[in-house]
Amino acid sequence: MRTTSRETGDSSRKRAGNGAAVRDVADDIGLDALVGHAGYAVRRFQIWIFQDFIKTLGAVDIRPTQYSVLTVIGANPGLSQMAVAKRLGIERARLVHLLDSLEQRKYVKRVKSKADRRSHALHLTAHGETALAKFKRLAAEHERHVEDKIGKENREQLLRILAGFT
Amino acid sequence: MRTTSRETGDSSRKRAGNGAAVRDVADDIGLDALVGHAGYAVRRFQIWIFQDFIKTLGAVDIRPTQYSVLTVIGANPGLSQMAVAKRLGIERARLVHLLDSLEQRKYVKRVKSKADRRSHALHLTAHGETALAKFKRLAAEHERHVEDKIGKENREQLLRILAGFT
DNA sequence: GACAATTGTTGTCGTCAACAACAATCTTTC
DNA sequence: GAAAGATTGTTGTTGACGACAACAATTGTC
Repeated sequence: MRTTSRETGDSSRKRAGNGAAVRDVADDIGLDALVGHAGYAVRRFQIWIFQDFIKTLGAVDIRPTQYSVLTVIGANPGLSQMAVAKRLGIERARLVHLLDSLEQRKYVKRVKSKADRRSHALHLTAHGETALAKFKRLAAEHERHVEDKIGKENREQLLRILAGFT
Repeated sequence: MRTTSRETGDSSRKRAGNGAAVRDVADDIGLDALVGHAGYAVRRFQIWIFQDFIKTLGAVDIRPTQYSVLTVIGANPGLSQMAVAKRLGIERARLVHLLDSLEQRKYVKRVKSKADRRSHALHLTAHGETALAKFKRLAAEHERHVEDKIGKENREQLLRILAGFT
C-alpha cells in the first residue's frame, strides 16, 4: 500500500495516465537533462556500492577507505605514508587519522625508517594479516552483490572502462 | 605478482633529477586485490568527474548537487521539497540548506502551497531559467570532457549500465 | 475530536576533500 | 660545509555531504 496520492505540484508534469498507475511520486518526475549526465549516474551508483560495502563488511567494522589502505600496505610492505597517500589519491593529512585508527586496532604498525628518519615504514601486524584475509573474503562477497545488481558482464565492462583511474 | 618489498622511501626515492624513467613513486606500487574492485574504480572516477564538473562550472559557482536540484525543479515546476529530495536521493534536511542558498541567489522561489499548507511548491525564477540554460551549456561541455577522457562509446556504455540508478 | 503521519526546519555527529601551517629531516646549491 | 629549499608526518580549519533525531505546523485517519 504505497499508492500515496499526493498533491503538490501535481496536475502539471507528465500525465502517467496511459494506463499504468502511479506507484510513487518520484517515479513520474522527469529528470530531463540529468539522465544524460555520467556524473549523476556514477554518483548514485557509488552511493549504492559504498553502502553495500559498508553493510557487508559491517561485522568487522571496515570501511572502503580503510580496506584500500590495508590492501595496499599488505601488497607493498614498507611503504611510506606519502607513497600510500599518493597511490590511493588521498591526502596525507587524512591518512594520518586513518593509520591512527588502524594502528590502534593493531592491524598496522608504523616503523621508523632508518634510511629517511622523517618517514615511517608501514607494515601489517600478524593480526593485521589474518584480519585482511578475512576482509578480502567479505569484499569478494560484496563484489558478488555488485554482479547481482548490474550483471556479470556489465561489471567487467565497467572495470575495463574505468581501469585507467585505478 | 608485484609484491616488491621496498624499503620505505630510501633509495626508492629514485633520483628524479636525471629526467629518465620513474615517472612517479606511485606508479610501481601494486594494488593487488584493489584493481578488481568496482567500488574503488568508481570512487576514483567519481572524484575525477566531480572535480571536472566543479572546475567547468566554476565560473558560475554551481556544484553538482545544486545543478541537479535546479534541473529537476526546472523540469518539474511546483514540486514539493519532499518530492525533490526523494527523487534525487538526498535528505530533506540537506535540501533545506541547498534551497536556502539557491533562493538567496534568486534562482529558485518557494511558494506556499494552497493544497497542502505544510509544503512549498518550488519554482525557478525568470533569472533562474536563463541561468539554468547557461549552466546546461557548461554541463554539456563538461560531458564532452568525460567523452575525451574515457571515449564516446565507453561513456554511452557507462550510462547504459548505470541507467537503473538514475 | 483524538491520534498518527507528513512536511519543512533546526541541530548534531561523523566522513571526506582541500588547504594551511609547523617541526623535523633530507636535498640542493653555492 | 653551511644556507636555502624541498619533503614527511602532523595538527588544525573549512566546507560539502550523508545519517539521525527532534520539533511545530499541518494533514490524514479512525
